[in-house]
Amino acid sequence: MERTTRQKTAILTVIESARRPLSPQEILEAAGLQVAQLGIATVYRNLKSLTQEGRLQIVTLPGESPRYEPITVASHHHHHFQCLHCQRVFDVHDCPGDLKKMAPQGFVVERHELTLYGACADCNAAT
Amino acid sequence: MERTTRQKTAILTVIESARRPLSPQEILEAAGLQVAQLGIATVYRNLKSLTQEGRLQIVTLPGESPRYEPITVASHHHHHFQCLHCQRVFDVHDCPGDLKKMAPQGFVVERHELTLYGACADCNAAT
DNA sequence: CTACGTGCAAAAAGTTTGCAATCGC
DNA sequence: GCGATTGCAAACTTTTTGCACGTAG
Repeated sequence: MERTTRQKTAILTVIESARRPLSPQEILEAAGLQVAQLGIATVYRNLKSLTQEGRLQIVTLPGESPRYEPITVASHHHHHFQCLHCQRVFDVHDCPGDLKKMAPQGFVVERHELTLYGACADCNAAT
Repeated sequence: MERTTRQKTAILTVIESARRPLSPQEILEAAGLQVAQLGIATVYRNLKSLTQEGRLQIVTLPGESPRYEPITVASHHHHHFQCLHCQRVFDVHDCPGDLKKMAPQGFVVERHELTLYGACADCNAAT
């Protein structure tokens, strides 16, 4: 049911070859070089489906519009670590575990997302 | 140079009496009960100035438009819970604690953000 | 062939701005 | 009274949607 189109291929290629998160507008411009007449709506539709498929993740920085970057390790529950120096995002394969009791009375926790911020190994070594 | 207007007072009161971050739209609706004819532009202008004054902080969740919550002297480290049914966001005053050991070798954790997702008390009661 | 995916344009949602009228100090 | 602040509407930006056509499987 999922088709391989020139548009989807170009969009994914652009995102995977960038080594930083891209905005929808940047993706349109870069992928538009390969597929003329590429529409912004197609970019959004593909970003949404690729995100749901777990191939992309949304990077949300305060005061900025969302950016997208590839997820290389998928399938299992994991979290993220963002380096405050190089902005890169790393996977964290550990998990604090049972968080259900953290919620207030009457609340039911179904899932959670955790992002750690700090300095990555590379940036620590550089200082 | 900074004036006290009914609008600014109402907006700040609404945000400070909510125990969860509010969206500009929610603020407009709540403060509009006290100040008829309150315009959304006024809400945005006040949110911007109050944030710059350091009285409010922006809460940014992935895929969501920004929400605002007060910064008070009593402000402390806390997290957020988003209801998957009504989309509202609540404060969670609990914290899993020491997460430093979750990071990979060589990484230094400075801070973390945790978002729980599930059903809030209201939506649980409704089902 | 048969839908899923696309392009275009319009619509919706979110935010900012111009301007005359209003109101705090 | 003076000038900061407001309300309204229009402008802008970002994202979504409707619909007819193109095209992958």
